Amino acid sequence: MTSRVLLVEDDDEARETLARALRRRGFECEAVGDEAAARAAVAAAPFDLAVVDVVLRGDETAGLRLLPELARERGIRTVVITAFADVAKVKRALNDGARYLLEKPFGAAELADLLHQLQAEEGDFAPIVERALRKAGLTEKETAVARLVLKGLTSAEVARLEGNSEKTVRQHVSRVFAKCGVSSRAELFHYVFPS
Amino acid sequence: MTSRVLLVEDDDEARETLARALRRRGFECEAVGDEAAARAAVAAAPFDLAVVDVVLRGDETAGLRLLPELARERGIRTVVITAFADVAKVKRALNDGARYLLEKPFGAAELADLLHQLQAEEGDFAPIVERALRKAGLTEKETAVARLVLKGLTSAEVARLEGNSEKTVRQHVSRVFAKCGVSSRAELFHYVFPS
DNA sequence: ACGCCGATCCGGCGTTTGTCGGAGGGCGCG
DNA sequence: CGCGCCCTCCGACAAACGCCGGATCGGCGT
Repeated sequence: MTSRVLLVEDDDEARETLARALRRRGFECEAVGDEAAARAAVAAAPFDLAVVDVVLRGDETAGLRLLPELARERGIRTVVITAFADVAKVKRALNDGARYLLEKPFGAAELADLLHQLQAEEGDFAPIVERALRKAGLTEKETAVARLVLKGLTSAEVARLEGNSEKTVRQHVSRVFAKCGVSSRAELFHYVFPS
Repeated sequence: MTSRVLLVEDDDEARETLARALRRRGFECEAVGDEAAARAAVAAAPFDLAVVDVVLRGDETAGLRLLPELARERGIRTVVITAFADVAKVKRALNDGARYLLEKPFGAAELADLLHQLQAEEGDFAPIVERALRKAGLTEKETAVARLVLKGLTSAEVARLEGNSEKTVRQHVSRVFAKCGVSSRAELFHYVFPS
């Protein structure tokens, strides 16, 4: 339930203050002060969210260099924090996968709220389902049935909701499988959500 | 297979040129010139990607106003394009869900490559699976089994890969179900990928 | 040492799933 | 009209699933 947050901030006092504030608000927060420690942390354990200061130990772009690894490779939703936001930095943050930019000074409460928001986000996979089903070239009925199957319903439950016979639903599901090139519910899910 | 792209650009010539270029490169591209038309387009049909000019018909932030609707509500990965990038605009684009900022002038090929990249992205749900399994508090063996089940494998296939009996695997799967509060493979998928 | 827990295995039972063949009705198009 | 497509339903069957009781084994704690 509690999300794991990686905090990368070189100022010792600010780092510990923020880390404590986040922990008090229900996050499991690991705090590091430099690029190398951040890499070690993500390699050792999984994280849901990250907060990264752009400038680390005088290096003007150390935080930005972490973005590809955190955001792209590991799919960690990342907030970038900085005192001096110029176009080049913000643009790079955006283009390298950051999800939010927070300018210092900011309150711990502000950051916590933002993280809660990012946490809730990505909790809706409906658009991905719709896209996958559309690309399979299904008929209307097949799409409706597939939608419900992908919600975890059994053929009998779908039949009740759609006002059909269970056998009919099984037929539709079977044809959905054929069009998606799969042969079981599990494979259909994996077709929609590859990994 | 072909992704649907919404192009929002007020300059008629640039819009049609880009639209043609994208279509030639395999995208299904719908091009509109103002905010209202963009809203109508996304309401009428689903899109995978969007390209939005920040400035529309003299309105300095019309494109940015579309971001919450496109990116957040509908989960459309959106590229923002602009001739004059200032900190405020780029920051707002980032904070409202844009995935990339492209500064004019740019080539059609550049945009197409970028869209292809965004298209490929979000094709890996492994991090989401790991997060969901971790939060369920599973044992090592249960996690390993769950991972394979979520890849679409049957109990027998998992048993072969893990060197266990099929019955044993079914036991593990059963306990995974209990810990996740579900009672079927389909429900387990829907537990990991809510919608 | 004893108990507890996790991992491993077995047999079995009822249910669900996925597929096959067959059969009808509606609807649009050449 | 006939043809194709979509939706609908049925019976049947093998496979997979989910769960039950019961069993062994090793580690770990007090």
